[in-house]
Amino acid sequence: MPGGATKPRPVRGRPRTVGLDAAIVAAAAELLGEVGMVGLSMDLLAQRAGVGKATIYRRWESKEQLVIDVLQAIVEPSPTPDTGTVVGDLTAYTRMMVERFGQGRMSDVLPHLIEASCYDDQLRASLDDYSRQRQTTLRAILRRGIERGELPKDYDVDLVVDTVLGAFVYRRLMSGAPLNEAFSKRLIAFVLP
Amino acid sequence: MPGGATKPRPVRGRPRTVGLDAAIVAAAAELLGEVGMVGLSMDLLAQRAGVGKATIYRRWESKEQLVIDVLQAIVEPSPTPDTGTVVGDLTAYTRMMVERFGQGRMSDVLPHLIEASCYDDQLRASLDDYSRQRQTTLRAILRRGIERGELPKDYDVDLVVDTVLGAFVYRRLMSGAPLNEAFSKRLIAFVLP
Amino acid sequence: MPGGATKPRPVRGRPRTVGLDAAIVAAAAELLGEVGMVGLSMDLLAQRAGVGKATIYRRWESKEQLVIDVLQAIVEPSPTPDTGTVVGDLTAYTRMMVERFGQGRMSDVLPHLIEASCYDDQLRASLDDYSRQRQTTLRAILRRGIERGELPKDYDVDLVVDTVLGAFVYRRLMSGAPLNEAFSKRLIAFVLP
Amino acid sequence: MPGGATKPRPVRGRPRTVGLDAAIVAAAAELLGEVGMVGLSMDLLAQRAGVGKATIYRRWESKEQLVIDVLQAIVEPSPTPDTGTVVGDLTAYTRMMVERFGQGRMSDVLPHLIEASCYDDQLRASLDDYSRQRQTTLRAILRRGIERGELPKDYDVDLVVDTVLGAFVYRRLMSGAPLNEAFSKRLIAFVLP
DNA sequence: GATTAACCGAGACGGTACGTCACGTCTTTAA
DNA sequence: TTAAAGACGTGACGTACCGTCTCGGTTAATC
Repeated sequence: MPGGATKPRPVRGRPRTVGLDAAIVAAAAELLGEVGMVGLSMDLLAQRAGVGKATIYRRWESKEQLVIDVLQAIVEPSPTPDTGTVVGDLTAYTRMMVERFGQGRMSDVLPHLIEASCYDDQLRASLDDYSRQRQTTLRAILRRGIERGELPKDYDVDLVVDTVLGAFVYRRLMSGAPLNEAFSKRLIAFVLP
Repeated sequence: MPGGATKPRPVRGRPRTVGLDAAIVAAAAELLGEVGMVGLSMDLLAQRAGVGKATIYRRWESKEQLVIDVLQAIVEPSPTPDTGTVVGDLTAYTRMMVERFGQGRMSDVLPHLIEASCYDDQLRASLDDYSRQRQTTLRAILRRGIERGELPKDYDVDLVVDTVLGAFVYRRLMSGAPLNEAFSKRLIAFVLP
Repeated sequence: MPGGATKPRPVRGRPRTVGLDAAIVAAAAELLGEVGMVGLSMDLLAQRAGVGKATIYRRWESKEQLVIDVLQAIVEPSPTPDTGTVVGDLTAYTRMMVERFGQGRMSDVLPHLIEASCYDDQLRASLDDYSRQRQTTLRAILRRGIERGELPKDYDVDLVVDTVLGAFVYRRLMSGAPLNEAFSKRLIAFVLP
Repeated sequence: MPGGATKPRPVRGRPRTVGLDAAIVAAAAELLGEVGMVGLSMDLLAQRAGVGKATIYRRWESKEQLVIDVLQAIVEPSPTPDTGTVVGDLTAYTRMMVERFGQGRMSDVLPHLIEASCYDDQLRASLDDYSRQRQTTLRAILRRGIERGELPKDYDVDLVVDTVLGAFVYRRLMSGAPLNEAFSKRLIAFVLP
């Protein structure tokens, strides 16, 4: 299933080969795992996908738009933890975040997209979209806490999402401070009333 | 005044022309304002500074290291606000942050450094340094609050710094959510006990 | 009227639209005048002729085969001059050659066909055909001279054709020497006994 | 020794590596022999010569200018035959021409240059130069004939050069007529008084 | 009248080559 | 040894054509 960034196709002429989007995205995902965002050149990608470069440029505005689709395709929808309490859920959630976000092959993807989105308004929008999508799990946990009465009715979910994810991002990308369980614990204690 | 990233110089032979570091940094600052981080190529910079490329590489490991020095040189040390209360100080501080960070010419510099620091350990360290330096104002405000008794003695300054700056960074770089006074107000209310 | 290069068509199914050959050749002629042999891409030609690319390839082996048909269609059969003497006829003939061959829009067509015919045997044959066709006027002049007794019975018409046309071609394509009336006069004097 | 097409170099900065022109030309000659003018891509040439593409573009305006230098470098100055008589010399000369020009690896080079020179004035001039250089042997034979008294003092050397070489070129490139000893014999007989 | 097969415009497709640009290093002359 | 200048190898970029293919739809001759 092609991402939202794919351009609309005209009605006339040969239709775009179905599944090619997916094949290209898959090849890109493979390469991202092997060589990272650096090293993911359009030539290499085209070759790996068994596709002409023009075919890629026909479907995506830029490499970055494509990579956003890769992210969408790759990230299995992390299951919302359900431990019965907000604290438990947040603990499980942050543990997962630390694992995923802390290191790994693709850790250079997001930084690259952030930088690229400075020069590309469409990409900016796509990245915003993606970011908001990735908030859903955390939002769900907090909203359930409100429903259960663990959190006050006027609990500022938006703000907590910004601060929790923000703290992670800030430490990971800027201050270089470690992301670990101890930090998560302090953070959880801090944002809960 | 050249930054700390400048390599040590040997003792023998012709001494390095004094002030060349500064001239190069100045030219880089100029170009950053004109063409942004994209468009700041080493060839262009060398030409603008009236300098050979080798001269730049002799003094900095990379373009990014140099740009960090540019940041150091450019950012006048924001004066710590002193309104008498933590709330007042934080309000003044966030207002300044919104102004500076929200938009502007150089808003693509930090994203670029973040991305580049994925592939360059030295740069990673430099950027961490820079980030921590930029925390000092906020830290001072909070510490003074503790001294004045406005904040509890065990107030987790580190964590608040991470969450406040993190929330700003996250909205600016990822979710694209607006940075404005309303948000600042909610954020301040949230992090104060 | 479509040239001899058009492929044979099968009997069954929808017959080829009559006049499409001519329309394509006309569009090609137009484009040759506007953008020359460079710039005459198949995509552009198809678009201009309001035709699918496949339709062109169905009728001609290559762009060059098509262009030969264009030449056939364009070049009105130069009337054989008849001044009463061989010298007069040759003078008229060479004057016409200088005008046509010397410069003009389409002066890049022949060189292109020559080069292309190095890699395409069919085109080679077509070009040979075309070249021999274009010899007829000169041959007629010389043969008439023999009939009238102005030229000896064993006059080597073939050779004179080769040398006269060869000299023109050589100067035009290789040495870059000028083609003018003075040269023609010397040439005529030289080849007549 | 680099060809006449090489651009002048500035005095300052690193001088161009000596012998690199020659190395590139040699690689090009090699490739021309292996893959012909088609197949001689700039990427391939750069790779074979162990050189960056930019280095080639720095020294030659186009692939064709370079190839002219290749021709200059390759064609060993054919020794002017000296049999004692003009007929003998011309016979030897035409035999050599038939051998060289008739077929062979590089037979697509000249046609390509001819076509390319339609769109490139500088190349046009270079090709003219080259063509005139290649006339010297034939001119020498004829001039010696005049000195020896075999040919009249007012013998039109220029014109004979044009017709002889022209006839060869015309048959080879346009009419496709065969180049052989019989034709040479007729041609020689024709141009001698 | 239904079927069939080639035609048609449009444009996607896998390739290949192009010429440019930036990188970081090297090599000259001069100070 | 530093400096300005600029050549060097490398490798990615995005574009342009090529000749083929695949759609939906059309048009005649055949069944």
